[in-house]
Amino acid sequence: MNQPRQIEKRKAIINAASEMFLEAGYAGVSVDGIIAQIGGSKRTLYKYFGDKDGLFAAIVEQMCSEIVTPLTHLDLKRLSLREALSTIAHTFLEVLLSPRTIALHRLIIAEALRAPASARTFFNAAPATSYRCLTEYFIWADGAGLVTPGDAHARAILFLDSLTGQLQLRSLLGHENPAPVEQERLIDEAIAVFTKGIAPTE
Amino acid sequence: MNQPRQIEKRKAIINAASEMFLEAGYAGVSVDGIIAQIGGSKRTLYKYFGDKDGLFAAIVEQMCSEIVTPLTHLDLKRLSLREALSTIAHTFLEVLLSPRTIALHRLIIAEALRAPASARTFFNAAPATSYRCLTEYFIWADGAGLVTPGDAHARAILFLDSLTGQLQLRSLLGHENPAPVEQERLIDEAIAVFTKGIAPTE
DNA sequence: CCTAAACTGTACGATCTATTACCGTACCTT
DNA sequence: AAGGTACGGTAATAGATCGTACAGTTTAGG
Repeated sequence: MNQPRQIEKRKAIINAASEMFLEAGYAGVSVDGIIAQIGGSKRTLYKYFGDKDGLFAAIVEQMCSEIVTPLTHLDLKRLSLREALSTIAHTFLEVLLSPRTIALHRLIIAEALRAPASARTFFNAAPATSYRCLTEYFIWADGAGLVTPGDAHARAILFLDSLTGQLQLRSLLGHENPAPVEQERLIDEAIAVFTKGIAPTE
Repeated sequence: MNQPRQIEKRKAIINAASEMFLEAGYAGVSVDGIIAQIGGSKRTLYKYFGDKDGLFAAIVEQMCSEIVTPLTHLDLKRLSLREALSTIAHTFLEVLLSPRTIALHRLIIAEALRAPASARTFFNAAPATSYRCLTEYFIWADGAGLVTPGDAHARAILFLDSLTGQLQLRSLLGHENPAPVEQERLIDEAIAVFTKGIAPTE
């Protein structure tokens, strides 16, 4: 078998098509356009992916598998609660507001009704993993006595969403990102409210 | 002039097209389809709206002007902080998770890059108004000594987003809404964290 | 009742799209 | 080196879409 050749071609198609879909949306990209970009024949594209929807699904799966990794390698247990929340806030905001993540987000939302399987893949890969990661930290912090007992999962959702909600929406709508100083003010206020709000009762 | 006739027709087009766009997205609706739905001639549609993009812009403007009203009629100043936050939480969640709002949200996000003017209209009408409304309350609560001084606007963003973020995303992705009891748990935890987090220092 | 404007219905042209077909060429295995 | 397989390039099929044109009909007002 000549797998390497096939794999290379497959990757080339996925890479090029990913960028195009992220930029122009599902309906804004034509199969002819993809082929014009990377050369080759439409026949092989259809051989690998069946049809345009199959290509879309493959691309979503590929991008979702790439997006998770940087979030699971945080070493938070040596930090104070304040420092840990600050680290989490900065790390997540950087990933979630990156142009690529925003574009993927927008693409998935746009096609959610037409491609529900991809929407589910995305949700399980990206936000659910983030919540889980932070939930684990809150559970640990609870055990370590850093916070007052409470619903760790709910707290993870609240903290993450409070930071990302508005900034993410603005990016999804194509607005300019706000000045970093404004982001910092939001992060500071969030950490202030949360550290006080879940502080252990003495 | 026979304005009533023109106005009626215009409204009929906007109403029918709104539903169709919300359901199927911009690319999923054809002008022929709209006309097939309501009868009449494409000619008049093009006379009123210029082209498909013009129709889209008119629809967004119309829906945005409708969506704001229910949020500005809350009388919060007689309530305790906890009760006020609970009222806000329930009111906003109901509006923001309604199928119509979600569909509009999804539509705007999907077309944000192609129709930035509509995206801006939407942002100013819906989320910005919500934030402003809640910001005013926090400013008042600060003046009334119910909370410790702080950035009212940031707090408004944090509180609202912490509640809506995950639930809204799940709806945008077409998932079933979670059980009401789960929503309540999230609201309860949010109110617990916030009331404690912004309580006045004694 | 009559005129002028607005509306309807259908048909049309041009363009774009997904998908399949054909055939010659490059490549890998044996 | 031979033969089968995957690839490239072009073209054809079939259908949908936007926007316009034209001829007939309804409506509003004097």
